[in-house]
Amino acid sequence: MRIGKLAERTGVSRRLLRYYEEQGLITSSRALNGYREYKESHVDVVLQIKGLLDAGLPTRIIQQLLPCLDKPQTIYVPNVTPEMIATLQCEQARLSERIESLTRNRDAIAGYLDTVLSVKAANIQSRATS
Amino acid sequence: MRIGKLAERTGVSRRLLRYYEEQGLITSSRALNGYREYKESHVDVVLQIKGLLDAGLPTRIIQQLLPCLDKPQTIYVPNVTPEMIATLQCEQARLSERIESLTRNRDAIAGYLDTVLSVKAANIQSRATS
DNA sequence: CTTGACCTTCACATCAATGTGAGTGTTTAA
DNA sequence: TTAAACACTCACATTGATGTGAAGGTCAAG
Repeated sequence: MRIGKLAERTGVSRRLLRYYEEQGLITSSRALNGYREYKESHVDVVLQIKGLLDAGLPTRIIQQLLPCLDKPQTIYVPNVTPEMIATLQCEQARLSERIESLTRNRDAIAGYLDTVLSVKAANIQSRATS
Repeated sequence: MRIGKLAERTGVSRRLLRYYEEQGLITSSRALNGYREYKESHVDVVLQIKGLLDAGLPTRIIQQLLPCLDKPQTIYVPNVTPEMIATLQCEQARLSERIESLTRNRDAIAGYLDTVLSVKAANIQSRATS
């Protein structure tokens, strides 16, 4: 699969795909003509990256993270340094904070919408009965 | 309260506080000497902004959002345009998506950490008994 | 063989969130 | 009264994630 296809399959622009590669997030083999060649599995990886980026993780963290999130859950657990573990735990905590914050805010919005909409409904009601 | 104090209380740099003001996220009154003056309530507002920014919302959205998230929940519900409601509903949905994505990723990390740590524990165990 | 749709690299642009520093005025406290 | 701490504005710098476009190679189809 070439870059255009991968872009289409993942919704990530060609530009970004090259950028991810430049940042060491993905790799590609090259055809004779120099074109990048991707395997089916890259689709999932890119989607994963997209998700993590969307989650607010910077590329350099994702880069460390990716080898650890492989499907086959390689139990070999190769070179996990204590620093890596610490990084992950830290990142996990930050994610949790972020989630809480987001949830609070979403609920606040929901509450506001509820109020607004019910008041609106009441107004319509009162107009109808007046 | 002047800007330094507010910065200290919120953990947001003076620079950023001025930036938030420039972006229309907060307001300040000016003392005779031109110094910005903040009220106690600004602390909460700034923390709220910080949370939203941290959650990944851009300033221009936060700007629309803030007047709706006021504590006193003004039931008067002043100028709520249908567009505003639509914006909020949209933003609410986006927040939910983001929360889901974040949660998935946090859980993935948690799972990985679990694996790694348990393997590590097992290693230690086996070393001890060998 | 040409045209259009791909691909390549390189480089400059942008946007948001920040930092940093210069140059200057103000308040505070020794 | 002077020094330190704080405030102001303005402006340039940076970082990360992106967009955009130029200049050129490749390939398939008409």
